[in-house]
Amino acid sequence: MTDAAPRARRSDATRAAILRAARERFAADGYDRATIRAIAADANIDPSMVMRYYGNKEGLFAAAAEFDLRLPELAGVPTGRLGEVLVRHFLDRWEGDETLAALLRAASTNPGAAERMRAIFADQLGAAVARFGTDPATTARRAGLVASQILGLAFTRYIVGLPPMVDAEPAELVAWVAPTLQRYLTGPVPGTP
Amino acid sequence: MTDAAPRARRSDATRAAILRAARERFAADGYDRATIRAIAADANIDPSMVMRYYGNKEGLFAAAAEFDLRLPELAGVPTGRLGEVLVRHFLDRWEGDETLAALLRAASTNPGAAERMRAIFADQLGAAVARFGTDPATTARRAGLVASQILGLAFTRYIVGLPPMVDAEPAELVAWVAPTLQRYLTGPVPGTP
DNA sequence: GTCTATAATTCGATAGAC
DNA sequence: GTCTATCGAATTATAGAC
Repeated sequence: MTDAAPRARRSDATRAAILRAARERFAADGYDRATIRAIAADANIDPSMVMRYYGNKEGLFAAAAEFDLRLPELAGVPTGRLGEVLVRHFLDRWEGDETLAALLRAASTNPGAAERMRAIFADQLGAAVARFGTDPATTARRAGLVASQILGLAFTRYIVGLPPMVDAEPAELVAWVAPTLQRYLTGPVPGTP
Repeated sequence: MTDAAPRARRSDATRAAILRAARERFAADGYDRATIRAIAADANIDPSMVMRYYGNKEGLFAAAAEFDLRLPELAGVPTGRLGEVLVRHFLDRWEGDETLAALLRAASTNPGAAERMRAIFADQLGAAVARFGTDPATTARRAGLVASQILGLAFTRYIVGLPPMVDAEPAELVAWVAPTLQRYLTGPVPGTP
């Protein structure tokens, strides 16, 4: 995608406002309940503009759900602190960008969102785990297990709102969960003596 | 609930068929996309019957999402095998009853479903954890952490369909995840020497 | 108890004026 | 580029005949 003329168009501000409103609505209501009309109202523009810029609702979601986990370079992290670094990073990322919540909510009912979620966690997390040098044969499995605990943490804390998970201080969660990720990443494969 | 005349009504079969179809649809499509019309069609009855029996869509979901985790009595389990017993039980429960998947999908977008999920995991799992004798001050937190890993496992395996989690044999998942639950249940509180 | 008919909304998407 | 007007489809829910 080489934009020949990356000169800022006047419509860029509108596009950005739409995406911001879309992320908010998708995060709060999920894919089905988030309506183009409501998103347009939030962005103070006409609903037809959304269609013009993004084609249809799926196109809008695809644009709004673009996401980079911004995983730190795990190769530079002391091996014993991988779990701690990862939990802390994910907690920050969840609370700082609602795109992840939008993806999580939408993935429950929308196949496209689920596919996006698979891609993000398989590609980005998988690559990060691979890069610090585990046995290639177990990399995918380890990354999947890490994803299961991370997404479960997010689901119970931000989506379902399970009281003990909502009330917990981030530091407490890090302390409890870090050893789990640490073992999934660097622990022995169960059944292998 | 003392039914004075628990004599079987002729409509009971219809009610049961509706609930069965509702659980299937809610599990497959989530709350919003699962329509009363489709549920009625699956159950081979008229959509208006659903309304007659359950009032409205929320009432139908509330009836269909009634759920018992059927947790085993943890007090009778060897302390060291608590994690293993729990993961195995939950995996069986997920695959044997789609009500849990319906709840998980619906909880992402429907507040009533999220409340139901909170109740199930706080009450049933919380009670089970309390009954085998942890420090009452940490019981809720331990139960919440267990829920986070269990729900994350279910979310990645049954909802998002993350390949490494879908491909894994149940026994492998048990072996990997059991130590996590074991530590959440019986491990020391982090930061407490 | 069961079904027909339909009310009342709401949504995604399109056509076209300006 | 932006907005008005509207179409066509789908949904929950109700009223009432049989």
